Amino acid sequence: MRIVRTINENYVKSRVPRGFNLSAARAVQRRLSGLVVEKPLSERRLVAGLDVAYVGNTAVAAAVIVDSISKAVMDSAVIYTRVDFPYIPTLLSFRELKPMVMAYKSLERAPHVVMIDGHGIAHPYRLGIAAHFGVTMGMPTIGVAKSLLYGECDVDVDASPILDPATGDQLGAVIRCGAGLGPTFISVGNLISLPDAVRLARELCVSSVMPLPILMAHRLANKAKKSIKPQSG
DNA sequence: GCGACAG
DNA sequence: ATCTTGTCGC
Repeated sequence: MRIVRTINENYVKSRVPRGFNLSAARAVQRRLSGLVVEKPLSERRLVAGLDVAYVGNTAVAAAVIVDSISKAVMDSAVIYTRVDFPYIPTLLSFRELKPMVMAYKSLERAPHVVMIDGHGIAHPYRLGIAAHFGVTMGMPTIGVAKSLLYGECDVDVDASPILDPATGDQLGAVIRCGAGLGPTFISVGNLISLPDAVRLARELCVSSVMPLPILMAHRLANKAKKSIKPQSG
């Protein structure tokens, strides 16, 4: 099935907190997206995955490093931090970037590339959270999402390109990791090429729509969440 | 005209 | 994302 998704800026405007300067935020997104670099990835052995879970206004961010060859977990970290900004489509970075950076910095080892739960440049301003993180940290990053925020593609077709409805530019690609599994949306975050991003994502999608590093970060964040929320376990 | 919208 | 029971399927 072909889907086309665009963003209603008025909806975004209606959800933004009072006092938040939306046009300034858009200007920042446009400026930082200009710093995204697409190039082949050289080192790719150690791959980190980042994900965030919530308990009320407390974010539980997890980072896990997986060896892409042996699939062994090499390092992991979890942090807790208060978040103030709400979830608003196209402004996810303003809510989750800091927690992700904190978890990433808590790692003892340095990965070669980072996979993030969210889009890279497949974003109306070409700065999804994976691209934002990549430019901010100067790291190669890949955006991996379970649903489409912005763009046009064929969700049933493996390798279907995600195109910008406005310009026709390719923003990413759909991959299908197995029968019975939904689509996974891949896009460049920073310092990687789309073919390299797609190749690495495919290699690490083991019986799940999410690649191993992100899947493990997701599980770690939810496990850690239980330790501060004992009433539901 | 109203509504949809990464996590 | 999170709120939530039992239930169908591999």
